[in-house]
Amino acid sequence: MFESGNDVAPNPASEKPQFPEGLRVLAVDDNVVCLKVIAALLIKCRFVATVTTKATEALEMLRKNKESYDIVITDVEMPDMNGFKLLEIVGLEMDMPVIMMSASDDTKTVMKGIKHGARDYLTKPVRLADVKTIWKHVIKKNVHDPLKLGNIEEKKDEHPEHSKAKKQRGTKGKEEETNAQCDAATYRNKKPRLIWSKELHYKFVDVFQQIGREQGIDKAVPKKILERMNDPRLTRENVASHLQKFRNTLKREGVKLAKMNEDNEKNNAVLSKAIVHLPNPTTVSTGIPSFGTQSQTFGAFRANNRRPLYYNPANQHNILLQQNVIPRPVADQKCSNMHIPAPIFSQNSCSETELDWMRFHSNIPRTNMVNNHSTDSTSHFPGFSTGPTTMPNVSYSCPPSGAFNLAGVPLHGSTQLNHIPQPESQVQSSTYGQYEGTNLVNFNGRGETNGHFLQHPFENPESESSGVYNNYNYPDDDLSYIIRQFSSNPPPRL
DNA sequence: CGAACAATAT
DNA sequence: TATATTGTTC
Repeated sequence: MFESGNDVAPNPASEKPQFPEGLRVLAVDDNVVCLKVIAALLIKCRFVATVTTKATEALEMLRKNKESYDIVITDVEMPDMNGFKLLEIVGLEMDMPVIMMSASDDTKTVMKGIKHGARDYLTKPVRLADVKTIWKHVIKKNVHDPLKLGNIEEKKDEHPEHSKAKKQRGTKGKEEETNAQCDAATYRNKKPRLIWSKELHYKFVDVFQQIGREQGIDKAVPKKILERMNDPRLTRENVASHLQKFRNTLKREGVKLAKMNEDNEKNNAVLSKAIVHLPNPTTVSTGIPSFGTQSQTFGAFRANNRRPLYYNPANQHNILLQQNVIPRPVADQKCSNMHIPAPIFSQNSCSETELDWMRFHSNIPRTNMVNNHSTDSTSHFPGFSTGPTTMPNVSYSCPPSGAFNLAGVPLHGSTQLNHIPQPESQVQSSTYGQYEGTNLVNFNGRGETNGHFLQHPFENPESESSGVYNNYNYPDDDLSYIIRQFSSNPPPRL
């Protein structure tokens, strides 16, 4: 019948339901389908259902003639009014049994509802079994008032329309039941909401980048992505929704990247001034560039053996700790944040400068990295010493003209980043690539351009190293004043 | 019309 | 918040 199993199963021996009839219920929900189902369920219980889709209207009705209702069931997420406010007014101010309805039944929400005067809660979709129990709240309320208790049974006759509905059981009533049953069934059989596991997200990112490379970033649209992902779990809507969020994330990160690099310029300027006073030969530590605490975010890069090495002026300690761990896609692990992809670059449009920049982004095939670094702490990786955690990080990583941002879109206009020419006197090509005319750093300090690069120690997932590669050679204190500059410049957060 | 996209709902 | 749904535009 209405519900499967013991939900309905009316006792054939007794015509009467096992609860009082004629309970006058005001049901409030802006979702008409939901409301329809609820109304049908209420009628099924031989209650008198009054429904409205507006919380304000419900309140008006209650204020006008509160005595017309025994109980109120209301959604707590009504658009025209704070649902909890309605609970409060009805449950606390009016001292009326009010039951909250919500799609979520987490303890926090329920407790909030109870605090706001709810006697009980119904989780959507509401089922007959749930509705059958609501009369108890009226009994509880009137437990010291037997007169009112007795009234419940009588009330049904005061509502001829209800009796009418009852009489039509065989015809229209049946129809309504069927519809309601149908709706309820649809509601319950709804596909469970998709969770974008890491595995799924990586797949998405791969396809996104693939299409981006082949056809351009704006050709990566839901339908194409869906087709290429070829995953039965997904619908176009799923992909569209995820893509929307993904693009937003890229956009946000893009802005941050630009802002961050602006900061870098300032920092570089500060440092280049400061360095004038430092003794020679001096090697200045640069940090491992990253987006602050978001380095986890770059898991997707690893899949491509490309790792962005953006400069991060602070939080180096955290970054280093995290970068020792190469995140890998884990099957069906929930994807808690929006991982962003490696820069997308076309094969044929990369200028030398772009390539330089990308090199800086450690665009190194993993196969080239293995055994490519020494565990000897004297082995320098210019520009990538970890240094002590309090060391200032000096960036040379401002992308040159024509650089791409994270979405593979060239950096233009206000996001365009310029080289910061270093003072001539600071150019020391014999020292591991610090001032080689530009603010770009070569991995091997020899102006490497042939495509083979040294590996950053942390780049190697197999590395056993705890990763203290300290190539600065003067005490922290010497730069403490610079540190202060950087500490007022926290890394961007998502 | 269907798809993409943005906005909004849950 | 993450995902779903809706509304508008293309």
